Amino acid sequence: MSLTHAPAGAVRQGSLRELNLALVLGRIAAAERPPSRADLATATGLTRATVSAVVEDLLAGQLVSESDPAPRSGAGRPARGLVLADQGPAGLGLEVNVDYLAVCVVDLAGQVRHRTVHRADLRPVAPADALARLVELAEAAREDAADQGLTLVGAALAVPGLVDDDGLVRLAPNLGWSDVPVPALLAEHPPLVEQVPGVPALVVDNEANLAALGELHARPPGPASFLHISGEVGIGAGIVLDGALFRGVRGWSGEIGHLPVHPEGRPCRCGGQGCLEQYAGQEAIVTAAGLARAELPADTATARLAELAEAGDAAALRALHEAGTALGVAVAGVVNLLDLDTVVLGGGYAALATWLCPPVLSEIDARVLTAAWSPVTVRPSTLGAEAAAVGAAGSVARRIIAQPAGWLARAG
Amino acid sequence: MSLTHAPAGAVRQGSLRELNLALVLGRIAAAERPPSRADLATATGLTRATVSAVVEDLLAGQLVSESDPAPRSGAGRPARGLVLADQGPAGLGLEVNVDYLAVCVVDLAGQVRHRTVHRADLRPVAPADALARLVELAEAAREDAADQGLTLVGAALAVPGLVDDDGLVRLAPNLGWSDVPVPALLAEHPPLVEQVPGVPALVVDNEANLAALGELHARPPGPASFLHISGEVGIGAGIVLDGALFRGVRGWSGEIGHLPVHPEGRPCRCGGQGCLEQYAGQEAIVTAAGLARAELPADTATARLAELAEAGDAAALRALHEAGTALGVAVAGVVNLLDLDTVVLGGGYAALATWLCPPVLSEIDARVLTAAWSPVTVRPSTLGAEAAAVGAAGSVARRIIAQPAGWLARAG
DNA sequence: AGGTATTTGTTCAGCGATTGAATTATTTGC
DNA sequence: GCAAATAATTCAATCGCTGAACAAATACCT
Repeated sequence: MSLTHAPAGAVRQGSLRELNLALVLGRIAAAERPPSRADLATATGLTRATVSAVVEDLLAGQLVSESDPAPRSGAGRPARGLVLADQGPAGLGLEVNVDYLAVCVVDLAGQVRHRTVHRADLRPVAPADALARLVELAEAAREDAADQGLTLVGAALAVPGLVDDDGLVRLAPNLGWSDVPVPALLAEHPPLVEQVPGVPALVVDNEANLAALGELHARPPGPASFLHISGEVGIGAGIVLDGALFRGVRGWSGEIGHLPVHPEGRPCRCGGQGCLEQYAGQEAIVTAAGLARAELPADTATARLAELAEAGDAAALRALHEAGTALGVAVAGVVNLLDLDTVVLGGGYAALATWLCPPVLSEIDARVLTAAWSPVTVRPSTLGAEAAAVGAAGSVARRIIAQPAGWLARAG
Repeated sequence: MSLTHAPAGAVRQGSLRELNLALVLGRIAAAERPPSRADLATATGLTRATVSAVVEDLLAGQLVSESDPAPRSGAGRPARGLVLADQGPAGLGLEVNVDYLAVCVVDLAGQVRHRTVHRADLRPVAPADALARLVELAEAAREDAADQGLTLVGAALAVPGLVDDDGLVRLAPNLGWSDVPVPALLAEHPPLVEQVPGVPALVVDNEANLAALGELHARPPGPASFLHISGEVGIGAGIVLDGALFRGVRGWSGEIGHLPVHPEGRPCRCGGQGCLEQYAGQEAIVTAAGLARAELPADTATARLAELAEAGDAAALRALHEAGTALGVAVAGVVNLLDLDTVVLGGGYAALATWLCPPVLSEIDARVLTAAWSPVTVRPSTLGAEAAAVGAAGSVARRIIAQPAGWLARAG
């Protein structure tokens, strides 16, 4: 049915230009090869005259640049290709996790132009101090970005927990945070990014959501609807529907970790019973594999597990199979409910996908009615570690692409 | 984050008017009281001049009409109120179900202007014959509508099964249909509705989806995101997110009936084990209550069950409690995943809501992490029987409101 | 009763953005 | 070297929104 979503407010004369700027820029961003103005005209349905005018604005605003003429056969004046600018606006991505801080800068084209990871156990650190360290890293990142001709126009912070609309971190259990007013704490420091109309200076969101956004914007472009599962200590899911992240009424969607897989099974800290997390969470897998559920940093534990599985260790293989089966039960339910055709295993699951995918797939085949007509793909995430930070920065860059008018108004 | 959804294609000069027509008409439809042109101007951000011009088009096209001046205190020229026209375009809703055919007509304001229900066991009837009977009823409905000054501009057909994008009914198990090409079968008959640009002549969809749409557009307006569960022989869910029905990648979302609630429990016809349908489906409840799972028509069975429960019959109460608990387990998972705050019990569940809601709520409280901060409402559907047919007709009418330009181009 | 303030709705010149056709620019192929 | 072809720009015409002035209709005040 897909009704055309009209812009929320009034459509004035100027909105016309705003919408067409976004339309053309979006096409340039989505294109496989640098398109010419003529390509854009046929693709968008606008006239070449209009496209030229729009492109002129985009060039003046450092959002796109002309590339070497794309090779073409046949007669005629050669086209000038248009690509997203490698100078101009860029997004700042921040991440606070249990055992590291991460900062990165992503440009319009989705390229990671700066990346810092600071490993440390953040659990004993007070939220304000953790954020202060992050700000230091971010300031260095901003200078690096400036040297590359990039201007930071917005920041997004990934946190492993539940976040309110206004940036209040309600609860990040594994980090030991509760009711941390991140925007207020960051307001103590000088602003990290330049203010641009239409782009929030800071967005705080769940790491699973931002990692899913990173997957959405990864090249080559994947499907527009998928389920992205981050298997860390908790299990979070980012739900991407029709190219947009679905956040739920309060922004707390994706709590797949507490889907019941054995309703009369092990009690869970959430108060329920038999939650997925008790069977496919990192601790559960590690314990089942016979590893000490010890002080190992999370990524070391999964690496160790992968090594053992690679070597054919029976306990590790059994643990992974059981976790995969539990995950499959939950995922099958989600697929039945949402009719998705792609499931991406991210976070700690990415490295274990070799062993997790088969049982997940077999549960899907057994439980999903429509699997016979429409096969479901299960694959590991293409992004590596710190996917959430990259996704966070990318979400800022995408916002400029979706609403270039704000940046242009600023840049003149 | 909610990026402004830009229209898919090019934004031309005329699109401006199209968008503003939709904007103004949408406001009139959403308003509690008939708004004046001045109200609309302040609400939309357009100037009064523009609103006047837009309203003139809407009046000429029989989409709105002027009502008696709304009473207002204070000085000033009295406003003329604007309401959705009770003559003009209307939607045709069709439904084929196991034991009845239903046809109805809904106008722009959402009023049901015609309603026919033809009770009959449709299982032994060939699809083509069932559709032929439906067409007869629809033709009578069209004449009735015409007498009331209504023009049918599109039809939507609700079917209890999986439907492809192109209207092919893949499987409707309880009806005994499989691979029924509905559009092709209906093409044999003279067209039921007038062709209007932008409005498909016929949409075929799952009954649970269309019932959810009916709930979405019911007055007074409810929340923009909710889960609507139709408990019939199978259990279907319609997922409404941000005011739009979510259909999934293939249009087969909402298969909540096969969410696992006891993964090692009773085998299900879907091939899985312990599916919700085995514990909260109509047959399961009726059997558990000790009623003959006999040839009772479905609505008689639920009515009987409600009677018994009302009278305090222990077996009935126990059956309903168990069904409600199973439903609650599944719903809690969905709420965790999608962060919804409203669950509507429709179809056969509506009449049993008194007994189903408490166990559903208690499972939600036990299993949903965020329930403490954000209470979840569980309530029966406001629409009665044949909700799917009403929702189907309403979805056509809503389409005119969302895209009035097509109708206006036709009507001159 | 009459005048004034107030609010509604319309009219009209001005303007921004798109359109479509004509024009210029640049290359390939004969 | 010339014609054909494709790319991009220029420019008058047009469409629809804006803002201000104006007309209409009522309540409130004296």
